[in-house]
Amino acid sequence: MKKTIIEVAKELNLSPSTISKIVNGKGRISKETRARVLAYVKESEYVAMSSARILSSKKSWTIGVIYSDISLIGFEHPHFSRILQSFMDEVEKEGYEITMIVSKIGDNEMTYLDWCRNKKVDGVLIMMGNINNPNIQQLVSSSFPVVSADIVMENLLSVFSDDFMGVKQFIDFALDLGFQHLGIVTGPLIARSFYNRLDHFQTLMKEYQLPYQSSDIYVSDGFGFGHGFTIGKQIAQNNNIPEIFLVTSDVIAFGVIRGLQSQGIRVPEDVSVVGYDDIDFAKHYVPSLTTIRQNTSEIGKQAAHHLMRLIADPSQKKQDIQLIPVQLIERESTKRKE
Amino acid sequence: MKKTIIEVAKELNLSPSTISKIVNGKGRISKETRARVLAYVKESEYVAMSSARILSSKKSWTIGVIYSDISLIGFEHPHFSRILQSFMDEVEKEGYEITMIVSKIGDNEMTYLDWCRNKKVDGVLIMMGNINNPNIQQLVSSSFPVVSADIVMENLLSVFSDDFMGVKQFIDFALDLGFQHLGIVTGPLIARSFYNRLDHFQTLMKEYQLPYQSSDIYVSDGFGFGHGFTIGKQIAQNNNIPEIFLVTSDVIAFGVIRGLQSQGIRVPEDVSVVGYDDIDFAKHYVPSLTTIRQNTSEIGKQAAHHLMRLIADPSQKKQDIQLIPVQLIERESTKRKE
DNA sequence: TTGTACGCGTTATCAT
DNA sequence: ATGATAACGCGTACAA
Repeated sequence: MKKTIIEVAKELNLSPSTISKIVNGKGRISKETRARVLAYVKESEYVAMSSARILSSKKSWTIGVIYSDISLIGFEHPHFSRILQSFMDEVEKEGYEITMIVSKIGDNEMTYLDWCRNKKVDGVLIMMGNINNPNIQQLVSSSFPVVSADIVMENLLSVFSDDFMGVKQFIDFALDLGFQHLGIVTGPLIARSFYNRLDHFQTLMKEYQLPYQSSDIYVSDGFGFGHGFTIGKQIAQNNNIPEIFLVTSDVIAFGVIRGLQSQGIRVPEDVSVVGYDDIDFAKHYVPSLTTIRQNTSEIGKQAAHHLMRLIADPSQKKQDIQLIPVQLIERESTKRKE
Repeated sequence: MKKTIIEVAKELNLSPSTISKIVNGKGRISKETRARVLAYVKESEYVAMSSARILSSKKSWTIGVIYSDISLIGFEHPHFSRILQSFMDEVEKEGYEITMIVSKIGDNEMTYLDWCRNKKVDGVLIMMGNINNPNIQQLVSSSFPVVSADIVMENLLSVFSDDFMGVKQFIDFALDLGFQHLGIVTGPLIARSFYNRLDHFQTLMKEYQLPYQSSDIYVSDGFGFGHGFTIGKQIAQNNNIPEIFLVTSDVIAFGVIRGLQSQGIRVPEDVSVVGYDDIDFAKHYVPSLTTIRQNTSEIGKQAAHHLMRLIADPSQKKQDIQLIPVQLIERESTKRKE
């Protein structure tokens, strides 16, 4: 059955500590014994039992992931699930595993920080987080290694798309198509990405000296297709509709398009629409969606490397933002002004 | 900082074992001490450290999930990610957490079974699995509690959609629309669901005494839109195209539709198409997709309950298949024969 | 270079 | 009803 380090030691006529040192690459051991032990370990497939290892050492080789702090969509959100996949692939290469952080163990509600201590995880990835959640604040301001693929906070290392670049690409693209009247639809502002993109839009519009008014800006109160649909219908009531919209999420954009169409407004003939994300369906939609592509796999990869670096040296913990370039993909939902 | 059970005991003038018993609800303890301890534990937020607990006891309150044994799509597949979400919600209620099973720890490749022993997980959910993988076989034939939301094997408890019912609903629906010439497009047969649906199709067609030929059956060699697209173009070359198709996955169905359209074949005017899954986009596609809806949340929930039952009494382990009803949702991709 | 002995925090067994 | 003590399996000073 499963061997313990003691049995392995016995069979090799060595002491457990020698085995331990060799397996973990510590201490000074003679070339021969090292080779002998390594060979035996390999063929007998010995692996130290996880809980015992964690209990007696500092490292757990486990990374906690906070996934549903802000919304309940969980694994079903394509943007985040892709980041997670890439993050996982990357940390696995170094021997880490991931566990989903929950806020209760059995009947005991506990804070994220307590959970981390309890599990002795080596670090945490905040996939989505509510910056107003005290549990998040407590975790981030602790000395625990944490990176985020979403939120920005003091003392937190964040990796996400260069949204300023994205919005700028949108504006340049719109101008290039010959439009002057630009609008934006964004999601719930509690999400950093939505808030930021709107913010950058306003900043850049001023910078470009392009006039815009409050009726060019829409904020949906949800992440889904249906919320976009509602906004689409709402836009149709406007008697001075922008010529082109940036919708800061593909899924919402799909809804907006259908909402507009339901009121007899054609896309792209009457209004052009640019999405954000480039999820799989963007290119299969009708009309296919011009969109700002996020490099999700790069985000996951960078987050992984930053976190592992932080785990190696937690004293490096400080606020930092790593921006990943985005790219505008032109498709059918936008059309040159005639 | 974080308290140990010894400190808690000291502060209450009790012994660690007494605290342990109370926290875990075992042994005979007087009403008063129990209440006193419980109160203290609550306010001091004491929670037993995970690794120590696992080391010294049998249970780990952890469930392992095998997610990417068969394909690399991982979290990005909507069908499975929704099952996982519902599974997770359900086991969490009972105090379990989930971890993703990987096949290596550090540099050591290990079998699923070894991993489970190493982590002492209480049970395993096989989300997708290759029945020909020796590692899967080893795990399933062990005495370990395992359930699957996908594959069927000897000695394994499986929970998934009633595909026979689904295919039958398709055929009845097709006949009801006035069609006689039915076809099917399925995915890689290595996946149980695709294999089964094709199998049921053939069985039922014979039972209904409906003629069909090999050119009415298509097998794509991938799970994606692109693979469906290829099949769609291929179908168009056929000089005796079925009037209606069952495509055993929505994503592939989307591709098939576009593939057909690319060759000038209209859906549903020339050919009707029925999908399988009812993923979010089915209703937003153009044309919106008639499809067999799978009850993913019920699958996850049932799998969770079965697994927890098995964990409570592993001797119950034996082959069993729990089928979850499906439902045909009619939309625009199908049309009555004129 | 290798081995001894102890500690990690908890649960379980057996006394009391 | 409660407590003392021995595992659980491993890592690590420290001794040899």
